[in-house]
Amino acid sequence: MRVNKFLTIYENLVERIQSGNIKPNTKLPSENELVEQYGTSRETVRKALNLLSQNGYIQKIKGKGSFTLDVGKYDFPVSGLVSFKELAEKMGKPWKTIVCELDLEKPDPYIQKQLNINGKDSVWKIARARELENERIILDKDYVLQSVVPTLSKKICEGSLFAYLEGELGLKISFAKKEISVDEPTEEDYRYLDLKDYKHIVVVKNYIYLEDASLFQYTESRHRLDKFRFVDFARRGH
Amino acid sequence: MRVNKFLTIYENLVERIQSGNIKPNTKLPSENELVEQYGTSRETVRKALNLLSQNGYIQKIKGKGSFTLDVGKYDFPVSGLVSFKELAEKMGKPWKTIVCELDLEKPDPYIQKQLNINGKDSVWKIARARELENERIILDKDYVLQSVVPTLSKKICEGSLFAYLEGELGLKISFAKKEISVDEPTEEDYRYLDLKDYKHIVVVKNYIYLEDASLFQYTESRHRLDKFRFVDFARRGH
DNA sequence: AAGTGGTCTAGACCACCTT
DNA sequence: AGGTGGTCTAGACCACTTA
Repeated sequence: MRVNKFLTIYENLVERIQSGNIKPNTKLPSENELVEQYGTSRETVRKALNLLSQNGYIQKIKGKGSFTLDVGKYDFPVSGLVSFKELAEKMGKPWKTIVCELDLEKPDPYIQKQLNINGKDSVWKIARARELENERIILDKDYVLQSVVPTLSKKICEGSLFAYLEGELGLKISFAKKEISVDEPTEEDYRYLDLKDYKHIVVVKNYIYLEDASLFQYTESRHRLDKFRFVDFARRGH
Repeated sequence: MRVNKFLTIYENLVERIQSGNIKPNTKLPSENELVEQYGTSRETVRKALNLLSQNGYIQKIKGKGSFTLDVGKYDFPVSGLVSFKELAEKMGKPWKTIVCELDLEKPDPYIQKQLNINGKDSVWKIARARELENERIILDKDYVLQSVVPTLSKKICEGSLFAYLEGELGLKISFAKKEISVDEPTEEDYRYLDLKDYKHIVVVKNYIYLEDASLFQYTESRHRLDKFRFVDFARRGH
């Protein structure tokens, strides 16, 4: 075994749930049974089950067992950190990315503040319009520290920036803070998007951190009102 | 000790971080040191630290230690499940709740679908306008299964519905699914809110589940555009 | 009473970082 | 080499549910 036991158990169970092999609202094998099935210890099984619980796959009930939840309704999971490319593919819709801007620049004061840097650091600015069903409905503006990402190309930006950062550069993205609000469109929004007559735009600000807790990217996703949707799963308490 | 060890350790550390006793971006004691300080085992300490990590208080780095994050920017944590009352109090602003409607009724087809019931079940409908700084900016419409909550009063709705459900009735709320979108205002919105000239409204749909994974409440929070804000903290991967 | 999940322990080995 | 967090184990006791 090279990989994590609890992760492989988790992935195996996710697979079985998503494929319908284990049906919604049915009882999973008990922890002790899973211990035997996977030939491991109970704490390891419990680690896998807690992951399933956190991610909304199952509900654990003391004295009764673990039950699968109806996970079918997650048709647009913006929850967590998901790139546009992953998302569009999951929805199976035709999509296109248009790279509007790609520049290395000294950031303006607002971006300096968002990234918590001073004017000396260079920043990549990427502006990309996202086209779904022949309408440009999302404008993604990324600001990436050049000290972390030395080189970038139009080709990379047309694909998945995330895949490049994690795959090619080996960066490990650890967590993100997200803020959703509504604002008035800027000139840029009108220029790059098919905004129709909408007088407002949904703004999602993303602050993205690496494994060492350093902030390295600020992204502003600007969504046309009627096409915006955000889904979240939250457990209460602790 | 009556209570959970790992929870008391967690709460103790949260307290120390939020009070500034432990400053942002500093190193916590190592796990082994915490084992000694709290007189417990390492797995228990790790359970507390993992909770801190999940909730955005610390970042754990292999080989180096656990470091506090700058948690100061969480001034409006709608993330997770938080009631309006808890929120308003946290912000320290004057707020008021106006109960617009309180009825026991047979739900219309849309609500039946949301709650996954048929027309025979009775449902409490509660409509409440939330007033902040003399403007009614949020309309909360709650639909609660009468089979779970037999009685309700105007007085209860003026306070915190959550506090009543969890405190008085002893219901245990386990998790919720949330969906954010933008829609056009209804007549109801115009009647109960100070909508100004805004032609759209932010809609947050909440599906709230009990410990046994049964859906018992559907809530629609309708926010005036300019006052809407949603903050989320998300860890990547697993 | 038997089965279930929740908590806790003491110890082990590993991978990573620092010195 | 020593310290750190990450994983895993085998066993224990508890609280809750069901029969």
